[in-house]
Amino acid sequence: MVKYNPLDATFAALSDPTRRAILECLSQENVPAAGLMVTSLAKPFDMSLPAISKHLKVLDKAGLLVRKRDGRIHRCSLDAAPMWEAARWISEYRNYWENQLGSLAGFLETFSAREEE
Amino acid sequence: MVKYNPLDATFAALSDPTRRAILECLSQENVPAAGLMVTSLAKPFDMSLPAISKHLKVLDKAGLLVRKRDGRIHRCSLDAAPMWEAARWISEYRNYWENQLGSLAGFLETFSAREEE
DNA sequence: ATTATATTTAACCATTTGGTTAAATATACA
DNA sequence: TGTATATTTAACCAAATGGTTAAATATAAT
Repeated sequence: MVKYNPLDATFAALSDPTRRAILECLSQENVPAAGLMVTSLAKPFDMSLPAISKHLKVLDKAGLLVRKRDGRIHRCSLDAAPMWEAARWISEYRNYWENQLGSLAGFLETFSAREEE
Repeated sequence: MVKYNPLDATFAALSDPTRRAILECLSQENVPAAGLMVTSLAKPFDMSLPAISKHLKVLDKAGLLVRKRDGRIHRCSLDAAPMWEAARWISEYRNYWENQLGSLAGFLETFSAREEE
């Protein structure tokens, strides 16, 4: 009865540690435009290639992953836009953080810390 | 192989629309300290009480729900602290939002909009 | 003591999830 | 053309998820 919401897919995608690790790999790519091929992405994980392939599909469906096919190589890169929507949803609860002293301050600090990098 | 991470439970808890709706109900309580009893919480949902009970357990395990038992009534209230951790994890990807023009600005706006309320 | 209310637990079921191995597909290379 | 590489799909499996109804538990009220 509750209509489909893209947040479902975003939060679900982020709930798995392997997928979060994949996102971290993608974010640490020094040439973000290029993207990582699937095999390289899979290397750090003690898991079969098809397993990683499935995880990538989940990230893809959540809109967190962009594939740019280049011959037989699939170059994967990050699109963090859905995370932004997730963070915006969470931000509605800011009032409840305020009660926990220092949390909000810390949060804003996190968000402005790299402003001048 | 990947060690347990509380973010797993937080993101998983947030991935279900019913649970997000429950959190919204909790957040809209005018007397947050009092908390909502389970039956009242369940009323808006086209779902059995045990189903809601299970959802509450998921939220509880994720640390998003605080129960204060008062006789046979369980008063539920929100603890948004784990959301804060989730948002902090997401914040690490801020650099990837910047590419999408306006997103970061909008985000910071969201977070400072109610500063003067 | 009985009955009603609030909530959870138990048992069950269908679907999804996260993994596997084996096979298929598509491209590159010799 | 044949072979190696990159990746997905298929088929399978165990465990988790999200729901149900029926029963159990705990408290309150009469």
